[in-house]
Amino acid sequence: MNMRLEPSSSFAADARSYHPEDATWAIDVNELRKHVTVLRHKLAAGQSIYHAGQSFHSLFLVHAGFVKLVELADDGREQVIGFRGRGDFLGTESIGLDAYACGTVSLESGEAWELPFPAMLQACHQMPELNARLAAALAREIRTDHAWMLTIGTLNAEQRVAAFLLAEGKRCASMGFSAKHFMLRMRRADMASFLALTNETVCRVLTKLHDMRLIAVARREVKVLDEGALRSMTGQMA
Amino acid sequence: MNMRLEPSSSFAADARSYHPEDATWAIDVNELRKHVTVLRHKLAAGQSIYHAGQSFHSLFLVHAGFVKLVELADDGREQVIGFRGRGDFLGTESIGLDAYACGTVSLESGEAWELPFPAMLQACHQMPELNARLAAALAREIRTDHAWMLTIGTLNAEQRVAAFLLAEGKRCASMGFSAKHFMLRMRRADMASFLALTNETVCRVLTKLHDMRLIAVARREVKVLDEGALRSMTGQMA
DNA sequence: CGCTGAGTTGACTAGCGTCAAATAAGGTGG
DNA sequence: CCACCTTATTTGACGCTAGTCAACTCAGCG
Repeated sequence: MNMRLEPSSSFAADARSYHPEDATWAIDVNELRKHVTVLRHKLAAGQSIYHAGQSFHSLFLVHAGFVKLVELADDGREQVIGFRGRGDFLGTESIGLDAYACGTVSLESGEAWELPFPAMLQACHQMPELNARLAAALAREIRTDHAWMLTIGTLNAEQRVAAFLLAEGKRCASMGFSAKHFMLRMRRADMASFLALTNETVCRVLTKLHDMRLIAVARREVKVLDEGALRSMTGQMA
Repeated sequence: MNMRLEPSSSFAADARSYHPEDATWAIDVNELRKHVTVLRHKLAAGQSIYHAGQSFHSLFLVHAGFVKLVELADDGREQVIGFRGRGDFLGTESIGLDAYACGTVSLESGEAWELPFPAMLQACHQMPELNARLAAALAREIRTDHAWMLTIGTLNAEQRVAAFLLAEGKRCASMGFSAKHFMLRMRRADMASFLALTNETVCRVLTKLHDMRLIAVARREVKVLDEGALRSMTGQMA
């Protein structure tokens, strides 16, 4: 199948470079660079950053773009287990293994920074902070997984989709964009898999929320018209 | 219904002490003791080790007993997100927070060892191994969560219950007991919540698997009669 | 301009949830 | 030790949500 991505050439400073005070980033990359060689990789839509089964050497930090994580079973069943955007780690689930445990698919063009893991561990000894930051990043992943388990285990289709739209809005807001007007970057089928629903059900629910005037949706463009109503559907506090 | 099994008497878990070579344990506690003060806590059935919202200071290591983790929402919805037994960590999901993010309920009498987290971080600098071990333990948690998301997102009620029984059997086996004859330590309702089903559905499925002669179940006692059939139901390889 | 994959919608239905009731087990106080 | 109460488990009847199957539209693209 397809291969590792090519390292990108330019290492020039980027207008949107990392700032330590940026809360969305798990770790201080500039600091980390003093100890770890960071490789940059361009991502094309549809490309995978790593495959399940491929040997594990590195974590990745999404610098731009959007990626889905896919868990797959021996018998071919597959399940979208999450989405990752700018500032998120990839590969954390595979720490301690010889091979990556899940697959990744880039949903748009982007860029990922490769952080060789043995070097990361070394750096943990030099940077007292990094150690705690890494653990905290893993813990945060566990918590978001748990939150979605709660959502899927206790809410119906309509409520799940509402929760998902709010979460996507929040993600946009955390990157400085509007929480109420954004583009979905995944297919309906990916949303559906993630929410343990079907493609058709997600479609129907979106149409219903549209008809109820809670959102305006066309293809992948979403406007949140009544955030309060969406929130109250999902049991979230204002 | 037709005859169920009679509850058998001897199922007491003998408390064996920790051995570093025991793969089920995430970390080497004896080694850790040189750097961290480990407090022992007895657990009674129904007791909580920590509550959601309580301030976070420590991880816990389950030394004996069985614990359920419960995620709860503002509006009262709750979801069992996992079970932990001998050798498993508790509290890992709350690393990086000021307060524990979920609740814990002991399902039988047991013992938990408290590991103050700031001291753990300190110890990471003394023990090169611990650092990697801790990260690996968190990563393992992420992977098992993902595996259950796959199960819940792609399998029906019957298949989920089958997968759960196999997983419980495996847990027993990893502690040196039989994988084919064990006691469930949680209520039907807890299983149901974890599997995103209802109490009633779990009951009916267990009865059906019993009638199909794949298992023999009476109350909380389970005998696996046809492990191959259970596995093939869930798409797992032999 | 046809091909492909994504998205939408309808018709049908089955699997699972809901409600209700009965039984069994376990725990407590007298 | 027993009576009583609470909680867990089981089973049935019924209904609805969401899955399945299928058809169609639309957008992008070579």
